[in-house]
Amino acid sequence: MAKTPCKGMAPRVRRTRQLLHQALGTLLETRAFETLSVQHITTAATLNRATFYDHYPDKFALLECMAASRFHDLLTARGVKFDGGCASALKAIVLGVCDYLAGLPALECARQRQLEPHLESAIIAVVRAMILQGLERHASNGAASPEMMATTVSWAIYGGAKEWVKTVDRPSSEEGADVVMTLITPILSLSRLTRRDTHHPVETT
Amino acid sequence: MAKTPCKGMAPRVRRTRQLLHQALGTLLETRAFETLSVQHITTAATLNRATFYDHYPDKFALLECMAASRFHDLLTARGVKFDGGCASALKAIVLGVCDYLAGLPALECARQRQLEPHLESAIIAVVRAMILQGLERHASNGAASPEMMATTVSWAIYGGAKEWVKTVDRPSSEEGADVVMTLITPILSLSRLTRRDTHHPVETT
DNA sequence: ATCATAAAACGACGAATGTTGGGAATCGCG
DNA sequence: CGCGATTCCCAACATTCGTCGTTTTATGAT
Repeated sequence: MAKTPCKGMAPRVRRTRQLLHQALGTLLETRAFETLSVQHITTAATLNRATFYDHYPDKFALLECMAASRFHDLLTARGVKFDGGCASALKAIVLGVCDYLAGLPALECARQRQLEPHLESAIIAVVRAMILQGLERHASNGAASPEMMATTVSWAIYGGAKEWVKTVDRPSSEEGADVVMTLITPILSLSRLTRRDTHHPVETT
Repeated sequence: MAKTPCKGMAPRVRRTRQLLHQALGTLLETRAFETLSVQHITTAATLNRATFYDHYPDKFALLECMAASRFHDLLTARGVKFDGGCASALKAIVLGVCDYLAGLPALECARQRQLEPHLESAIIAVVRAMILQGLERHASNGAASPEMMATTVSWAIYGGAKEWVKTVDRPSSEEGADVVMTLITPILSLSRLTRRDTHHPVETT
């Protein structure tokens, strides 16, 4: 979890982990995750195999960190923040999950058995953190704690997005995100999240 | 998914897979999943190692099948069916997820890194199937398809239950299930699931 | 009871795993 | 500049993995 190539980290370590992230990312474009060995990843990253285990316990951990990092970058690149309207930020998050999942290579392939389960927890953690951050500015008057609401909503979002991507002849990601929004909004309305809906006209980019 | 020791299957293979399930179950009581090798499982099951690969591609698949099977058995043992009131059946499902997760050995241990991600998909699949079955008796008048609703709700349920189990000084599973219920019920109310709420006084034991 | 068939056992294989220890390169800081 | 600490490389180790071909056993229909 704290293995992300964060800013407050020795530049050498960050370089190495970025190399690993990039190598895994490019390798996943052509080969299935299950067929990738640590040796493949490290040679593609021009690193020694033992160095890998200095940073990650196994290739699954690297996958989770890379997914979380890239998804987080995707959201921040879109300027997703809770400074503006909450509903719009939530919509952006849902849309981000949909687009991220849709951008994965061959998610429905049978050889990606081990890919999905590890992606899930990573992405959900990112979503949960952002929703929890957004919930802090609202009084938790509901029967559930903010953590409980954030967790439940983030899991619901991921599940909905996943259902959308595996839908044949799926509509656009905007429409899919809209459907998911109508499903999860009732949950958050228990905490008056939709209050002052589109108050600030702050447009990201 | 279809690897469950189902009834319509040769008794010999069912026996073998039950042996594997039982062996893994007992081994998980003392050791962490990551430290278990296929050799450990097969010797505990008094089977040859190669036989394992005749039934499951890897130990993760066995774990998923075992979790799904046991969780399904837990629900059916409690008589969870949609013949009675839908709300009560849903409550029983949520309660089942909470109790199942609470019954897992040392879920919060750091060495169980690989355990959770594979449990999730298995249990969620079971929950989703039951909810989808329950949704068939209602008109899908909402903006979302029954599959979309079932998926979203099942993921939300698992997330909520997981949040409950990792809560320190957590309340009883009934109270935790109640909280989760209040969160997910608004979703399903879009499809009038709560109609005829507690109509039949069917009590499961 | 017989026999064809399905399934489990067995041994062996190349490859990958996760870990270890030591040495070399690089960085941060005085 | 130089020194300590961190990080990476390297080789090697025992273990496990996933697969294969073959042999042996058990099942169930005739």
